[in-house]
Amino acid sequence: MTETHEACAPFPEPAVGEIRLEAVLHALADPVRLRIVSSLAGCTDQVNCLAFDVPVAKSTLTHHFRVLREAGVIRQVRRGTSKMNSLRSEDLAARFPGLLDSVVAGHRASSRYPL
Amino acid sequence: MTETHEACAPFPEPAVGEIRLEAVLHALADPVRLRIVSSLAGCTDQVNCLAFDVPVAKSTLTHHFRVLREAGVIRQVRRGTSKMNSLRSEDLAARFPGLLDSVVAGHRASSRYPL
DNA sequence: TGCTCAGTACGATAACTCTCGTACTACGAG
DNA sequence: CTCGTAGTACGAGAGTTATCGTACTGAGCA
Repeated sequence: MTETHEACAPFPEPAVGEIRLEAVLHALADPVRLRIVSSLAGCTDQVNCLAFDVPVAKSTLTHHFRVLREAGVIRQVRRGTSKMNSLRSEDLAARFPGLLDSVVAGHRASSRYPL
Repeated sequence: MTETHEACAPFPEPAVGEIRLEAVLHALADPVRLRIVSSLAGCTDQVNCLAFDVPVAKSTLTHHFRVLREAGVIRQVRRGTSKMNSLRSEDLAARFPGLLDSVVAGHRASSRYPL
């Protein structure tokens, strides 16, 4: 199953025009979610939910992913038993140009990862 | 630094290097504060606290201004019986380039003021 | 001295959020 | 069919936040 075939299940998310600035800012104003977003911004591939090394329980992770999805920051798609996550970079850039980039850059800079 | 001699009364605020991204995002993720910041971004002059037409009580306003100041988003200076507020645009731009601009632009766009 | 205006301090309350553990569903592998 | 893996649902507890009203301080003015 190496083919694309991804959009098999749509998940509740706001349309591009429905993305609210406050919701996005609130979604990003949490250390766990900021880390997730920063990780997602790194790779162009989709990543499943448990692949992030954040020190929280599974159910907490579910909560954070829902917040991100409902704010319009990420998109979630079923793939087998997993749920693949990807940033809605283009949608965000269309609605709030430069916002995501500056946040991700700021996070990387202030968490001074060697990478 | 030739200059402005404004600091007649210093108010507790983080140094440029101490401004935390999450605190800034959290400060901006509130409708009242977003409106204040957007208003401040419009004028280059300093504005006193009660000059904003936000539908909240005086004490609530004090709370919001403290959140903004402690996050490093605004600076407050005494002037007579008033307290003048100004955006720390340069400090924010130095630490998180583009962030404030995109947030303000996004807020203006989405609050579709007939302006 | 006394009055007024700008803002603070202090509860108090209601709402929201982050976190967890446990129980549950859904899918795929064997 | 059975089992393991990925994720959800559902409380529940602890902490934070937004909001208010009332009482207070402090600067300027008459």
